[in-house]
Amino acid sequence: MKLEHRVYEKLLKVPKGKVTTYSELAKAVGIKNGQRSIGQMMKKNPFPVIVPCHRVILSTGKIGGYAWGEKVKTNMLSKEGITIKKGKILDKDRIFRF
DNA sequence: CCAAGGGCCGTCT
DNA sequence: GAGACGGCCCTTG
Repeated sequence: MKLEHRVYEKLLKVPKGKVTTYSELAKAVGIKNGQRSIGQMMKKNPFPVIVPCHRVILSTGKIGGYAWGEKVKTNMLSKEGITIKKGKILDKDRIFRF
């Protein structure tokens, strides 16, 4: 319970127009290889609206999955100024680090 | 308490 | 650059 809340908080600190990776997020909350856990939390997250889950991408630069559909995620991101091509983000500098 | 899943990652062919 | 494996951590049933 604590962890997941921590994750959401971190996520909320990600500014619009930027994204973060599951790995970085995991590290930020203290778990080194808990990327999968993050995904699981996001999917089951109780606050899908107030939490910008769509700003989380794979460390490889791919968009990754999304509970409501990956296209929706992609759409939102591009709307926030992120350039996406073939399901991948082009500017990795847009990745926000804690 | 045990078992299984998941929006993943790094490494090797 | 693309596909295949194995592994790690949390949450939920």
